[in-house]
Amino acid sequence: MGRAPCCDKANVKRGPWSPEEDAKLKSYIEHHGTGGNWIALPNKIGLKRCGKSCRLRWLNYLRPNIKHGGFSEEEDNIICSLYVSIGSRWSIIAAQLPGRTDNDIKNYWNTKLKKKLGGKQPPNQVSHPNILSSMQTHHHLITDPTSTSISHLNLNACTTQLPISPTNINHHHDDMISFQLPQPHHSLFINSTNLPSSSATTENNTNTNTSSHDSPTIFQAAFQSFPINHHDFTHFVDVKTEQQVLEDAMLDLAMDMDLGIIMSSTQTITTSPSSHITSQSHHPFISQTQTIMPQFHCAFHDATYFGMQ
DNA sequence: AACAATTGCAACCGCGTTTAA
DNA sequence: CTTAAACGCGGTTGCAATTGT
Repeated sequence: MGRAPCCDKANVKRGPWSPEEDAKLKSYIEHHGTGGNWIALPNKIGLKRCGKSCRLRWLNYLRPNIKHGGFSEEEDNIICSLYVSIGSRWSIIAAQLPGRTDNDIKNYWNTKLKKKLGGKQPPNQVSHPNILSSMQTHHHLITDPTSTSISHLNLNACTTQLPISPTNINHHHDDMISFQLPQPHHSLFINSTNLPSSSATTENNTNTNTSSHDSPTIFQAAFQSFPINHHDFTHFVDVKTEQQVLEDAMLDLAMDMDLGIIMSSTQTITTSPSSHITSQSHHPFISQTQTIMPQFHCAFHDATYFGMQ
């Protein structure tokens, strides 16, 4: 037995809205509000429309400050980065773009951005719907309970300091060191675009000419080095703000899952051996400034949990 | 010019979640 | 606590406009 229909389909108008219908709906809501009941709204106004249809029309077209078309490059970047991070959570993505609706962004993605990105897939659909709640649960992130917006995440609990001692540091080159992480399943910030092209083994590689340190654009830097043979890549430590930590953790997680790269029990980190750990950090989508800190923070997540469950 | 294919987007559908009785 | 109604979201569809042959 299915759910009861929200309205009498035989007695409601469907299809495109007329200017008169728009005017009625807009005028009524501006003067009286929705009354918290969309289903009852059409009757009050005298519209032969389904309540859900009224809601959609208002949210997507009639409410104030709605923007249509003309997506900026910055908006492209935000959409792409969030899509790679959290998948098709259009309402969350729309919440980051004032004036944009989830429907608009969804259409824009499906018709424009997806093609430009060459068909890159979002995170594992099995896992990603719970990514935010999982991160909150397992890393004690505190969120504003009234908001699902990523920007409200409290990042303070998302960082930890790695105990680096002389015993687990290995010197490889004059300018490079590596060391082992002490705990299993801690994955790191892995920015594929940090990888020198010579160390990133690529398959079906058709475009590796662009320097990874160029100012990244979504179409130039993103996934440029993918797919990577995971036996042959080196993790570069990023030193970054806590805000960046979360953004990158989410993006890197998405990429790990997309690529099937699951963190093993130990990780090698390579960075430059100065008194301050510094590393160039180019996110696939988000350009970020260089940060230098006397000690670095490392956000971690349980890759096994996210990737395998 | 005619037709087919493709594109872009508004609107609908169905289902999971939330709310209120 | 239970359950039905309503909400909100993401996926899909339908169709007009545009482009290609």
